[in-house]
Amino acid sequence: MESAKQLLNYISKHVNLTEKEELVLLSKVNHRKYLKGQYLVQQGDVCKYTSFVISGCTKMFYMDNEGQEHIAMFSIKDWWSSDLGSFITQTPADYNIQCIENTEVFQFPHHTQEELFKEIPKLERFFRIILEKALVASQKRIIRNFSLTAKERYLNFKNLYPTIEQRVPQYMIASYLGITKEFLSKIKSKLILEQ
Amino acid sequence: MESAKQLLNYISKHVNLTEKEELVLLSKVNHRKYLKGQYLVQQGDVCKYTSFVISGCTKMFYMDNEGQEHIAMFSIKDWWSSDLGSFITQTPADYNIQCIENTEVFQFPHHTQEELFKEIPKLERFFRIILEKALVASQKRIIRNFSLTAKERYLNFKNLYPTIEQRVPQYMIASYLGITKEFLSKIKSKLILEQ
DNA sequence: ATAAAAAGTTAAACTAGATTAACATCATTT
DNA sequence: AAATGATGTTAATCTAGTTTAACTTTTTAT
Repeated sequence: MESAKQLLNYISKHVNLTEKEELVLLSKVNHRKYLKGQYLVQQGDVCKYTSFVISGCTKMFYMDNEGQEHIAMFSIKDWWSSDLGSFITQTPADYNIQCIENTEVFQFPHHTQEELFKEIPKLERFFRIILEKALVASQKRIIRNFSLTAKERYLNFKNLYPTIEQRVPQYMIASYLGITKEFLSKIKSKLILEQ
Repeated sequence: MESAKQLLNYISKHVNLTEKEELVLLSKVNHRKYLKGQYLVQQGDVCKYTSFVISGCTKMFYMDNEGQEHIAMFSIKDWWSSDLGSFITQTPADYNIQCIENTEVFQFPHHTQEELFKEIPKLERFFRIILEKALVASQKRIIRNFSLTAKERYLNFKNLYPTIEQRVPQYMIASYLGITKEFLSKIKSKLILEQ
């Protein structure tokens, strides 16, 4: 599928745009390709775009004072990728977003957002719905992190995002789960013995 | 301040409603008072309202299979309180929301939400903004839980919500922080020695 | 005012997960 | 094909936080 179609198809699952509106929308977003290793956002920069992923994979991570990477999320096809806090307030980002594969995105620029919502009020609704879903997912993750053990979180992750484990190195999955790569390795070898 | 004024004042910080719109809004929300101990939502019920807290305090918590309470958030004056996942999808709630003080709220019913957005499109924007803020806060909390020790999380909590510690029992704060009350007690006694 | 219940503290023994370090495997470049 | 760097594994030791249990303090109800 052509990438613009993919974006419009995703949006059409939540709101119905006219053809005219679709054209306006496409005129206001940027289509862009990144190579593996490139950054969409760097910690300290202002996040100017919210990116919709067409293909590829990104990781959003926080680098703490000890230089340790903490992965907050992965984004693949039909997901969003941005440091929302920075995007909303246009202040320096807490997170980095880096491509872990060659990645194709559509970017919604902050400076055209108001215009966009004025011209297509339905998009206000669209983003409300997207945000609701993201918030629900985020709150569920907080609870999981508290009430599940590392092993349970790993199994839950595999269940929730079955395609990601195959394409992302284990040490990044460990970081996402909040454990060390050594401990994830231990969990996996125990799981194999158990079967 | 009269409670309706308090709600309108809060909304006016994000969008400007006309007097007419304010009246429509008030005609579509329920004003309600709960006693300490009462539930706004019980795990398994469908969450029919999003509640805006005028006064008092609620806790939202998840009860796990071992019967342990995990507090996801506290809500006080000018905050929201609901199981969003359940509210949005109108499916059984994962969480309980219980008043830990006598609590006064305005409730936005799910079944009038569509009507409300149709009559006052600005509210669509209002809820988008609220959701953005909530999502940012939620994502920051995930990272804090991974990258900070229990002691650091406690200090951060005191800093972020200075009024809550005084009115909420320690064991609930421990639950919010994801630690036992015994360990929080230890952290506090160490902090006193350190000064 | 007193009893009962709820909340908070302390300390000893324990465990999930971290750290360190040495080694093994896989992928990429030359 | 060899060499280099990135990724993954195993095992020993260590630590942040849990569990259990006995005790103290505060709050609530009678």
